[in-house]
Amino acid sequence: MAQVRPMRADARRNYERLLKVAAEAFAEHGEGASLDDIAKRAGVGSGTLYRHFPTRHALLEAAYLDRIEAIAARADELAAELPPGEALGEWLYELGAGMVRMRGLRALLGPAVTQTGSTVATACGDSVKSAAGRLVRAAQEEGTLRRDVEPVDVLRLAHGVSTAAELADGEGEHIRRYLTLLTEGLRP
Amino acid sequence: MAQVRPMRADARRNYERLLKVAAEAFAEHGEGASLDDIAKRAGVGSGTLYRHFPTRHALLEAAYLDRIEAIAARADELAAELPPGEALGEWLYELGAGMVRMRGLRALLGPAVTQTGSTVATACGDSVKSAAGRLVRAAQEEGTLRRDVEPVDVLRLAHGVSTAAELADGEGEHIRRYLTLLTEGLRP
DNA sequence: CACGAACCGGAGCCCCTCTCCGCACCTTAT
DNA sequence: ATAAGGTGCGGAGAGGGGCTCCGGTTCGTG
Repeated sequence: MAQVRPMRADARRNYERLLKVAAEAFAEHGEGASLDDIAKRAGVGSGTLYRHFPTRHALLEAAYLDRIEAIAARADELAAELPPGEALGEWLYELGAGMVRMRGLRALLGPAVTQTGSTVATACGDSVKSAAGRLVRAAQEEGTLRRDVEPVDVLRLAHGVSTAAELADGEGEHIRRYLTLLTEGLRP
Repeated sequence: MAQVRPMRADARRNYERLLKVAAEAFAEHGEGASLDDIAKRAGVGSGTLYRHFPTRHALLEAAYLDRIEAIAARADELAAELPPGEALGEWLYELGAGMVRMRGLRALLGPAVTQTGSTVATACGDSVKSAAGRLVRAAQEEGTLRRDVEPVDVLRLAHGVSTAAELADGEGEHIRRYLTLLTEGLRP
């Protein structure tokens, strides 16, 4: 994976700047942010952008890779601090809030994480999936989560809740509320 | 609202064809379907399309108006046939399945139905909102729905569930399952 | 310092959106 | 039926974004 030969200094510089600018642009304008505009804001030509990142998706993935790994790592932190059920709930909240705050993140994680037989199963999708898997299994052992749900179902529903919360425009408030409704059910 | 003078025959013909073709295109390609392509498939110039429907949103709304009214009417049918709780559940299922089948419908209903202080509160959004309101109130009277949810919350969550189900690519199966999880809650 | 390779960047092509206006067709009155 | 008028048609074209290609520049190395 790592280049056999280290990147040239100017190439590396441009690569880093593109990632930084892209993360901002995708957070602000969502998946559809203008790529030429990202290149311009990073001070490079569009050719440079497309050489480093052949597709829009490649750029999106690279721009959010660190945050996705942080999310996956956060799962283990929470698992160590809280009982399994609460750890899962809190993790889903942080995941959902992140997807509302960084709009491109939801566009990226949606397909990457929730499609089962995906031909383009991305590495970042896998790490989130396995993190979710650990929390889900633990909560099921503990008896605070139904046994008939798979990790992928939980991730899809988190995605849906984050979509619902964004419709309400609200920041964290609605996410928390809708996650509670999902957890407890709509019945009294 | 109705034209004081009836539309010219050719205008009316083009208008109808555009609606028909647009509904197909939006169902297939989602909100972002190519407008020039719709015009071409309807056998008219793009100027004609933009005169009848100044914005993409206007066309989307007009294309699905009849279906939205059918959905609203269906609420009363179900309310007459089933106990309130079941009527709400079945209605949400049909609504969600419709949004998966006709992808443009979700893009239209999302903002129209779920934004509270919307400045562009559309007429079709209102009819769905009031239909949901009747079902929700009835179910709360009956005691099968939490009293701390508003109709708009239920609609947003239905939207989210439909998004979640589409990620699973499945047709009706996943919608039904995820609605059940939402109703009963994730706890055992 | 000089050479070759790696990398840059923007000109250019294609597709989509949306506007504008000369022309064709429909309606209505005679 | 026919002519007058005005309504509606349609496609050319401007504007903008996505993506490619290749001449020129910059970097690393002997």
